[in-house]
Amino acid sequence: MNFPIGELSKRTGVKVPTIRFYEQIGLMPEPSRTESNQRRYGKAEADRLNFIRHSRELGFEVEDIRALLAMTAAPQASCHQVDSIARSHLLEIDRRIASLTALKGELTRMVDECGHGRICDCRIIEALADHSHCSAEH
Amino acid sequence: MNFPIGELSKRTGVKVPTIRFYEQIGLMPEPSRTESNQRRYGKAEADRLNFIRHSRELGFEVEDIRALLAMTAAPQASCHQVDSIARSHLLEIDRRIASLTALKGELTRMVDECGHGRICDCRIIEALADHSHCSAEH
DNA sequence: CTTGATGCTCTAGCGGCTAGAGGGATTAGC
DNA sequence: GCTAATCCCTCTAGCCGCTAGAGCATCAAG
Repeated sequence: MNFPIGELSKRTGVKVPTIRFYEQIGLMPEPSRTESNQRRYGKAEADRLNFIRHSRELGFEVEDIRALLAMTAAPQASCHQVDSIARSHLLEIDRRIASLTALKGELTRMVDECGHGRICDCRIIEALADHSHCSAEH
Repeated sequence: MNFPIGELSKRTGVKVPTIRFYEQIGLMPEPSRTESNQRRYGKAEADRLNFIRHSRELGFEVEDIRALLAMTAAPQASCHQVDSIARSHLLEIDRRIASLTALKGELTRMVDECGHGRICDCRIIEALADHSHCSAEH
């Protein structure tokens, strides 16, 4: 219940330098220190760091996480804003999927048309050189 | 046929500072200069820059583009390597789409379960705090 | 001849870490 | 009690692919 940073790292799967980085940017609070200046953590910090890690894994940006953490500090407030952050993140993910899917279409077409001959005849190179060959916008 | 950097920017849709950046990292060659030290470009440079822009739009990394450009300089060589770069990029895109789709599933589930009440009851916050609620790995 | 757009170089910043230098502290085994 | 391995500390710099800004020179149009 009063462990060093390496132990916090093991419990959460977040690397030690990353924990210090989170402290630096204010995502994690400054912990208490031993007499010899080493950081000591408890369960609260492990919970908070797990929350951060999980949010990052789900693709939330640090600023979103900062906002989400601030909201957990006001548990009686409405979760409307939480919902709004999550929904806009979901929209962003949809956009990214759509964009990547379009790219995948173009690339697949390019690779399929490659005759595996000489570079001067290569359809991939040709397609890269000329956007007007593309079927969709990007 | 001998135009300044702003004109090259307009023709290709690549911003002026980005063109200079590409020159700095060696993607674009050092162009000729006027007596007053201004860059002058021709059609060859515009073609090359279009190739770069289009490749970037399709998500190729700078190092990939460097390799692709080197290959176009040897037009008699086999396009095997071109194909290989494009295919591995395609695999990378597949991986990203799969990962984003998994995230989307988690997030959708979280948002759907949110009762729009108080933060202390919010399923989104709860789900972010505890990875074990997740249905899939990420 | 002036004005405003464009050009130049150089440096620093973004996000989200990661790596390394150069130390001090702790711990396990003998 | 000593030694060696492993931790911990701070600080700085680097990654990618740009983007922004300072502070100045040059150019084209009216």
